[in-house]
Parts: sequence; C-alpha cells; structure tokens
Amino acid sequence: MRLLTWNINSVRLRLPLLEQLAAQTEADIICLQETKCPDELFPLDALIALGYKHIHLWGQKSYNGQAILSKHPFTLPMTYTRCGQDDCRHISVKFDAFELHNLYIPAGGSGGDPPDPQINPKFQHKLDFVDEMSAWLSDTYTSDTPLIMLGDFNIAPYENDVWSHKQLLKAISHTPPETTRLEAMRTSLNWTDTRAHFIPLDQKSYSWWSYRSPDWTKNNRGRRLDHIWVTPPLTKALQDFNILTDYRSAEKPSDHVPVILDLKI
DNA sequence: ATGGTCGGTACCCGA
Repeated sequence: MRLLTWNINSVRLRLPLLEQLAAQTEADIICLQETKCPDELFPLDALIALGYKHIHLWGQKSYNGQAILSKHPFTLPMTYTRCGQDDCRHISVKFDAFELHNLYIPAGGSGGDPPDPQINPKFQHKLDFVDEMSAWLSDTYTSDTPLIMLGDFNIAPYENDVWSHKQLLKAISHTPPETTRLEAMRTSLNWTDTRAHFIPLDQKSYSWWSYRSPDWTKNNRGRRLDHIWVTPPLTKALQDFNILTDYRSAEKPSDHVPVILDLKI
C-alpha cells in the first residue's frame, strides 16, 4: 500500500505533473492540498483514467481545497468545519485497515509577517486551528484506533526540519508556539511521525522551498512542512518513506514536493 | 538587512 501527500498548488495548472507522478509512483492513494479548484471544475476524468476511481473532493474557488484520490474503495467521506469556517482544510475517508485524514493547516502568514497573534490574525487562526484539531482528535479517537493523518501542516517542528534552526526561530512555521502545539497534537494520540521513524532527527529533511529564491538548489534553504503520521496500531506496518525532492526542479513546479509512505497492508 | 515569486483572479489576496 503506497500513500502519497502533495500540496499541488493548483490541480488544474499541474495536472500533467500529477499524471506523471501517478505513473511514476503507482501510488494507491494520493492526497492533495491547495487544489484551488471548485469541485465542478476538478479534472475527474483524467484521474479516473489513471485508475483513481474513488475520489473524495472538497474544493472552493481560488483558495485551499483538498482531494483524496484512491484506487481502492472507501466509505465515510467526511468534510470538517474548522475554526467556524468551511474553508476546505480537513477531509477524511475510511478504508478497511485505517481511517485517513487529509489536513491543510493555515500558513499563518508568509514572508516576514510577524508571528504575533495580537497583530497577525492569520497567525492566531493557525494556533487556534492546531488547538482545535488536538482537542477534536483526543475527543474522537483513542491511540489504539488505526489512523493515518497527513498533509501540509505548515509547521516544521524539529531543528533539522529547517535550514537554520536559530535563524528561523521567529519565522512563521518554526516558532515555539507552533512547534510546541504540533508536538502536543502528535503526542496526544501517540502518533508516529514517519519522517522521524525513517530518517534520524540529526539529518536534514525538507519538503518545501520558497518560490522567492531564484535557484532553490543553490543554498537549499528548505523546510519540512508536509507530514505523514500514523497511530500505534500501524507502526508495525511501516515499510518505507521517501520525499520526492526532484519534483521541485520540474517545469512549473509546486513549492512543495510529494511525500510517500509505503505500508505492509 | 531586505526583498525576493508564485497561482487565481480580477487589478489584489493568500502562500
């Protein structure tokens, strides 16, 4: 069983790259964020032609938007209101072996925006979103439920999840209020961060490189914003983990690259 | 120390 998560940053613009990715990886399940596409305009036919006959969509015009594309049938397609908004940031489906949650945590601002909830409402929204998710997960599940939660979490929790821990401590995505909240969410259901399971934490690991650098390979100033977590019943099934860094060098790339998890299921 | 680029959409917002 191969799962893949990718912040595609417009599914319509990058459909050819998505088709290439599907052919190359033969993933069973593809989870997308930032599709930026209303459901009625989603390129369903092209994806069904690739074998993804089971699709759960939740899109809107211009912003956010998610999709779960699957070669296997699922039940219980859900969409969730978060922080009082139906802004297409959390969906889930249920497979025989596990329930799958696709998450797109708010960015909380960009560039040099201040990481201060008092003056930056987007940052407040991000902190609230993680708090709400943590509470909801603890209220809804126990750690013996087989769950996979993945997506663009927009937080790089560990020192080697960013190119410079010291220089980015005040940069949104790596500030202590964010990283402590994400760790609290992770430990609440005893989630395994599959990156940490497969790549020692003293090694750098990135999944995103800003568009604002003329050449992302030159100084490799990346961050790991994209995550795949599993609950304890699934840790025995973990087989392999890969970040498809090459996709950052594709023609018209997303600023995020796909992350893959293989499971013995 | 600062500004740098995308995508969607409609001349700006969000990342």
